[in-house]
Amino acid sequence: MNEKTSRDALAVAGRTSPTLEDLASAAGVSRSTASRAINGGSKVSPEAQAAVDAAIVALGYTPNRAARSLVTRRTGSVALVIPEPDARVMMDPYFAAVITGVNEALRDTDLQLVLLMSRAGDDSARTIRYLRGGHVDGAIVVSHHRADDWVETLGATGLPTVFIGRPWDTASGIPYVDLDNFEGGRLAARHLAGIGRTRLGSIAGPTDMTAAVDRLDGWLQGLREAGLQPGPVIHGDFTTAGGADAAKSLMDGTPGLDGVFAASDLMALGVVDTMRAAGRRVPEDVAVVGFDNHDIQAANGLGLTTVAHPMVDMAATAGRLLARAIEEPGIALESVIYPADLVVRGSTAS
Amino acid sequence: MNEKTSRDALAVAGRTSPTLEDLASAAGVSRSTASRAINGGSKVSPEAQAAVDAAIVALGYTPNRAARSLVTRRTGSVALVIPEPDARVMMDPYFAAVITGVNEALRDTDLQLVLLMSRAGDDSARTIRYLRGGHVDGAIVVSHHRADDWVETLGATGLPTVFIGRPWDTASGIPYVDLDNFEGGRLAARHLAGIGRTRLGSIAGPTDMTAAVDRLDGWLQGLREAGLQPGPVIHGDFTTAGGADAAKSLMDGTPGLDGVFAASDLMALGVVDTMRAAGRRVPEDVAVVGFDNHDIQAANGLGLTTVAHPMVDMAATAGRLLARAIEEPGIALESVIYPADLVVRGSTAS
DNA sequence: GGGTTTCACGGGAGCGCTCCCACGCGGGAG
DNA sequence: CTCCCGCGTGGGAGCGCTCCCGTGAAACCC
Repeated sequence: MNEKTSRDALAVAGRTSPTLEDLASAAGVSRSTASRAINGGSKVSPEAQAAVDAAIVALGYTPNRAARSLVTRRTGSVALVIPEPDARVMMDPYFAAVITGVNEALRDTDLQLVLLMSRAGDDSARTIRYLRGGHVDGAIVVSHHRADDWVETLGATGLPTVFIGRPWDTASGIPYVDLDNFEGGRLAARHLAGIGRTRLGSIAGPTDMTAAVDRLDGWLQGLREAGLQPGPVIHGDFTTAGGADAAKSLMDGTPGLDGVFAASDLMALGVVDTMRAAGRRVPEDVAVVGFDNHDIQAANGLGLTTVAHPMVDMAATAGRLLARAIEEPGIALESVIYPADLVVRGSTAS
Repeated sequence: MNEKTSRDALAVAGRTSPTLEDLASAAGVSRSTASRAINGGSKVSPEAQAAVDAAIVALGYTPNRAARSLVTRRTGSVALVIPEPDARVMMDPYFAAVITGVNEALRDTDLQLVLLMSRAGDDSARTIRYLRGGHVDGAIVVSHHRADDWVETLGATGLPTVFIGRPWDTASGIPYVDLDNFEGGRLAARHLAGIGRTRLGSIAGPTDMTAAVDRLDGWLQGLREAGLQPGPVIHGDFTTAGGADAAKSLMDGTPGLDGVFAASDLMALGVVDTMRAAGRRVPEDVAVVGFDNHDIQAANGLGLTTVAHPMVDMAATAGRLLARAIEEPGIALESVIYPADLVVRGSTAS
C-alpha cells in the first residue's frame, strides 16, 4: 500500500491527478455511476448526477483518455493528412484555410486534430502505418496529386475518411468535399464571352490535380457553348510567378488576346501585373478572370473577377462529415459538391 | 470464450489487430521479452530480438498506443497552441512556417503534433483543461499577444513547454525561441543612416506583441547611435493594407521623408506601393527596409532590403527543444535567440 | 396480493501494455 | 566443489477506464 502510493507519486512527479475512483468516492457513489454520469447520464438519478458534477469541479477531474481509449477503441482524435509538406506547399493559403475550417468543425465535437504531413516515399509508408495503427478515429485527406495512393490504402483500412477535393479514384466510394470546378471554368468562359471578348486564353493548373483538370474542361466547354475558338492553354503551378510567366507566353503566342482565365487568383495576379508591365490595360485591353476569390485578389488595387471557392467552409463540411461518420459507424456519406459562383469585379468591367 | 471473441470481432468491425501477446507467441517468446525487444532491447538475446523483429513484420504489429500510454503516462503527442485562430490570423504565413518547422523537428521523433487553436474566453479554458488533462506530453505555444495568460497557466501545470517568440512574462523561466528583434531594428536604422538617409520614419507592429516592441526599441536605439532624430512612428497591424495606410500618414506628416523601416515585409510592400502611387521613387526618393525576409518581398519586382527571420528553422528549434525536455524530464532548457541579419536589396540601393 | 417489469446502482472483468520481481542457468571466485 | 553474481527470461500485477451483469427496491400489471 505504502509502496504503491509512493510509486504513484513518483510516476507523476509529485502530483497525481484524480482517477474515476477518487471522483466516485468524493461524490459518494460507485465508479460505475460516476462513469455513467460523465458519459451522458442515462440511468443516473438527478442526485447522483449532481453529486458527480460537483465532485468533478471540486477535484478538477479529467478523464484519462488513454484508459478510455483502451476499452472503447476510440481515440478522440482525427488526422489531417497533408501530402508533400515542403515549405512551399504549406505556404499556400489553401492549407491554412483547410486547417481553419476543419478545426472549426471539430470545435463542436470533442475530437482533436492531429496533423500528419508526409512526404512521398518512406514517410508516406510511416503515415499509413500510423493511420492503420488505430491511433486516430478517422482521417481527412487533402487530395492533391494523382500519384497519391491514399485512396486505395485508406479504403482498405476501413478507417472513416473524407477527402477534400475530389480524388482521382472515386470508384472506392470514399466521400469528398469539392467545388464544382467544371462549372466554375464554364462560368468564366461564359462571362468573358458575355462581355464580348473573343480571343481568349487560359492558364490552367497542373494536370495531375483534378481541380485543375475540371476547371479547364469547364472552360473549354464554356467556350464551345459560346461558339468561340478554344484558344491557347498554358499550364501553370498556381503561383503568382507561374502566372506571370504563362501570361508572357500567352501574349507572345496570341497577339489579339483580349481575355484570360487563370485557374487561381495568384496566377491571375501575375497575369495582371505582366499585362500592365507590357502596356496592356486591364480590363480595357485584356479582361482577366481568376479562381478562388482569395483575399489577395484586391492586391493591385483592381478588383479581380473570380470564381468563389469557400475553402474554409468546405473544410468545415469535411470535418462535419467525418465527425458524423465516426459518430455513426457504417453510415454511408454523400459527397458534397459546392456550386460555383462567379464574383464580377473590375478586372472584367464593361 | 466464444462470447469474448465475438465481442472483440464486433468492436473492431471484423478485424482485430494483433496484440503483444499474439506477437510474443508468434515469435516463441514471452510477452515481457517481446516488449523488451520492441522498446530498445537491452537484456534481450540476439535470437529473441530477431524472432520478435520477424514476427512484427509478419503480423504487421503496431503497439496499441492507448495501452502503452496508460502505463507509461506518456502520450506520444505534443500540442501546438495557436491563440486566436480566426481565419485572418491563420492566413498569416507565419503560422504556416511554424507548423512546417515544428513538424520537421518532430519527424525525427515519434511524437505527433496535435493542433490546438483557441479563441479567447471559454475556448481558452477548454484548451487549458486539455493541456492539464495529460493528453499531451508537452506544448509549443505561439506567443502572441500580451493578454494571453498561457505563461502562468502552463508554468503551473509543469507540462514541458516552449514558446515561439518571447512571451511577455519571462520570469517563469519557460524557454522560448526568438529572433533578436531589437538588433534587427537597430540594423535597419544603422543601414538607412549608413546610406545617408536622415529623415526616417517607422511603421511598427502592434504594441501588445514583444516582437513589435523590440523591433521598435532597436530602431530607436539605432537612430540615437547614428545621431538622428527619432522620427515619426506609426503602429500598423503587420498587413500590406495596414502598411499602405501607415505610409500615407507618414508622407503627410513628414514631407522630406527619405527612409522608412516597416516591421514586416507585408507592411513594407504596402509602403512601396503607396510611395510609388504617390510619385515617390523607391529607393531614390525613399529607401525602404522590411522585416522577415518573406518570399513575397520580391512581389513588386523590386528586391526588398529586410531583416532575415528564419521562421521555419526557429520553429524546428522549438520542436527539438521540446522533444528534449520530454526525453529528459527536469532538464533546464535554455532559450534560443537567433541573431538578426540584414539582407540588402534594391529597395535601399545606394 | 403476488408476480413481473423497471430503474438506479455496484462489483467484477478485462482492454493491451509496461514494469517489477522471481527464477533458472552458466561461469568465475573462494 | 560450493557460493554467488549476472544475465536472459517469464509471470503477475496493475495503469484508469467502460461494459456487462447481478442485486435490491420501487413501480406496475392483472
